[in-house]
Amino acid sequence: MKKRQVQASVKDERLVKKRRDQMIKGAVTLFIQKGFHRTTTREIAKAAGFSIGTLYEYIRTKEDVLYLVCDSIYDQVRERLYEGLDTKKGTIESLKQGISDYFKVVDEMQDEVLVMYQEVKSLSKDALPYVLKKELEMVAMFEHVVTLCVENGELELSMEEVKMIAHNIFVQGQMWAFRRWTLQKMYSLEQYIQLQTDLLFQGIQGSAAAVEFQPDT
Amino acid sequence: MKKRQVQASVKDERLVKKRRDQMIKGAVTLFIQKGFHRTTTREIAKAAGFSIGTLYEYIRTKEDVLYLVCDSIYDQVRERLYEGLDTKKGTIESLKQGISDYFKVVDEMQDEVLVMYQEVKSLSKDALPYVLKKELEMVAMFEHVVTLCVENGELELSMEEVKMIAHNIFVQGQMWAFRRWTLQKMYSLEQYIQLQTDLLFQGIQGSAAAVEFQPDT
Amino acid sequence: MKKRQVQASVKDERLVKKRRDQMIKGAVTLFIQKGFHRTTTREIAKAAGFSIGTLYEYIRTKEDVLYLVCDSIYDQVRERLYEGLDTKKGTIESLKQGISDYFKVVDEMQDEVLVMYQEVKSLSKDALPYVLKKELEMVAMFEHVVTLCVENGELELSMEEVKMIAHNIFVQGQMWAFRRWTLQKMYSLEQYIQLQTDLLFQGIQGSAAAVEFQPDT
Amino acid sequence: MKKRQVQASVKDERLVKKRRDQMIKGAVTLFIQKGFHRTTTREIAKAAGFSIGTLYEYIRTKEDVLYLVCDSIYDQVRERLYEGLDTKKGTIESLKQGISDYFKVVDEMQDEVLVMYQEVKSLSKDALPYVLKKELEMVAMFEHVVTLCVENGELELSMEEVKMIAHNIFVQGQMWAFRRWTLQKMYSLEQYIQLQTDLLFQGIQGSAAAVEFQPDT
DNA sequence: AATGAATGAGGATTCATTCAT
DNA sequence: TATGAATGAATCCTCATTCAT
Repeated sequence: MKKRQVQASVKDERLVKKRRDQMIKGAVTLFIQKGFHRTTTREIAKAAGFSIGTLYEYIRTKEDVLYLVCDSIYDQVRERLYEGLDTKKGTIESLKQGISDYFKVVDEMQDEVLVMYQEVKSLSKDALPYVLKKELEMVAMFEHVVTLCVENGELELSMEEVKMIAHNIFVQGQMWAFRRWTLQKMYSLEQYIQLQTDLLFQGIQGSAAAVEFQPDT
Repeated sequence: MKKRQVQASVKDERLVKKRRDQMIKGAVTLFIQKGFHRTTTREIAKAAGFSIGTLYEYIRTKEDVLYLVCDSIYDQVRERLYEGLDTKKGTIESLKQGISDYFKVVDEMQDEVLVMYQEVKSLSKDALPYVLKKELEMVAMFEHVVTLCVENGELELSMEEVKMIAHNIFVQGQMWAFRRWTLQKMYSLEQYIQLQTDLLFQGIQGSAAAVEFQPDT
Repeated sequence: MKKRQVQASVKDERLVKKRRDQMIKGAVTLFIQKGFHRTTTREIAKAAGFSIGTLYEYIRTKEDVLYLVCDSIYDQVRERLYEGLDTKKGTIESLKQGISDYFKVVDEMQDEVLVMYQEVKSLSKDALPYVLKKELEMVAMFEHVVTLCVENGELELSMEEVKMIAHNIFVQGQMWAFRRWTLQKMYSLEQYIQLQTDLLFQGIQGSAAAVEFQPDT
Repeated sequence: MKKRQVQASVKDERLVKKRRDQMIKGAVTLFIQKGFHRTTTREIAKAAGFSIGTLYEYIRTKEDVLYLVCDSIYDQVRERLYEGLDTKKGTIESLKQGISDYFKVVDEMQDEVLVMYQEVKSLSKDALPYVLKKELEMVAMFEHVVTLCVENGELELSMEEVKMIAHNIFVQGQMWAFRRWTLQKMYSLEQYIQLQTDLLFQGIQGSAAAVEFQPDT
């Protein structure tokens, strides 16, 4: 599936890219503040630094802006995720590192993640698949890292389990953003990473309690 | 914190309750289909079976409807959660049962959960706390059950861990609804319950394989 | 073919009729002054004496107004035409009378005829047939009167000729309106009626010259 | 009255002529399809084969395009009319020939005639007279031919009658275009010419029936 | 209590025209 | 001369809310 094309009247590709970046930047700020529906196209144009007429030289409909914004945020998150994720090693340690990095990215991009998270549903049936595809790609990155660990014999997991784990990691990252109203009151980012990682690896029964039992070995 | 009062012009409390129930029922259906913003008050009135004028006898603003809807859904979920959750026993078994029941409730009320999930953010700063409060109450229910297990010596967990676990369980339930576009393609509800429960209790390293290997160490 | 229904949100049929009459009246005046395209919906609402919101309670789109206007004008012309046209007699005299009456109606409703004449083409492919149908009905009225004359032996004409004549009469009526910028400078209405009637009955060769040949009279 | 000047920024007269011809050609096609108001200047520029910027080097306003188009169409029709019309002979035969030729021109240029017919009214008060002048010139051509017949003693008509006849001929030509939705369903062009010519010359009473009666006189 | 007609602020989008390159 | 990006006034239409009946 290729990138969904948002039609622009302006031909100069470089300009289109530039203007759309302005646009996205302005729009994200607004969407964070008031959400997609409560943001007007005029506000977007203004925030982007050009007139309403110009805005419409680079998009067809307001929804295009939303698509562009979501698309862009996903790209950013994914890119940063990709940098951090060492997809070669296949060791427990590198997996832990990957999770930690991902959570940190989410933390830094909280606002963006939140927007994307809350507004994707406003995308038309037409645009949605393109965005969901990207989400799955990110999940697949975790899947890959975990799979490597399995292949290396560091973990023993079925394919179903691997997939489930990848989804869980992904959602727990987002969770840090969309439940920040409560989680970030209780935990620091480091604590959150530590706790989630421990729980993920040890499970409820394998945590502290299990440790205590281990002296016997 | 008491229930937020939505003002009605009509005095007869019984009637208010009745009309609001009609209203909520109609609105949920509409919100599921088109979301809050794309649903008009006229549509809500029609779906509820009365006129737009009458609608406004029972609410002050459109947002009131959203609040009422979210509130109602939370109440339903919570109530059903409460029925299932045996908050006395404090055994691993009853915790597993509780999780399973919760996931099943979410499965049955998928649409509602989704609406609530996606539209809460449209609530005003004014109404939001009341709804989030309810969410925390539900989390607290899991917290309580887990705590009992700890107190009974079935599990050994810190308070931070308990809280984290409760949030994880809660979110993993919702996840079944809001990620249904991918999860429900891969797993049946039973599988999902099984997998998540196993992972929760054993963690990645504690799953079947790891257990087998541990004797050797 | 039944009347094309223009949807109204308001149920009360009497009110719909009343408001639409106001609307049409205002719109005709505006269309006469500036044409359909240069008239805004707000102006129409204002001219009708109510708000833009109310306007849209009685129509779906701006084009509906145009349809309503054209429809109404046709109805008026047709009705007045029908009153005047003695469709029973079937004598040359009554035909002449009919033409004269028709031309007088056009003269009185010049502005309306002009509007209809110039704006029908702006109707959508959807609405156009309904309006053209009415035009044909009017032509058919003349056709009928002429046919009667033929049946009475007052005239001897083929069906093709009858149809052609009916169309000619109809267009010559309209012509008085749409070519008024020149015709009405040269002729009074009475002259116009006299000239057209004479030409119609006698033809070029049968006019003045023919008189000379009629020594018998 | 001289040709109304449409201002151009470009000086080179030859270029102006060339570009305007491109422009008119493109615009006519568009006006035929969607009418003047629904055609955008961008579309016109595109259809003409140059940019919007260039378009405005050769006109001042969108209305100028309409004027240019109407003017051009009139010129074409008039020119072709002029070729056909033998303005010297002054015989019934040459008049009939002229009418027939004119009707054929209209038939061939239907779309153009229609555009001109329907859109002239959109011209500003400023430009209108220039176009109407051309129309009168065409009418005058018929007037002239008929007058010659009168002078030659082939016809006996008053000046009023001559003018009326000229207008009738002119309108009956246009009629073939603007009432084509019905006329062209009923008649072939040849039939139409035949019928109209006969009616014009003989009148209702002078057709077949009258002929029969004439022996008696 | 119920109704639904009326309101008008507000929002998305278009398009003629300009002007710097 | 030619280009096409930028502009923003103008326009159609929607919809939450009110209020007289």
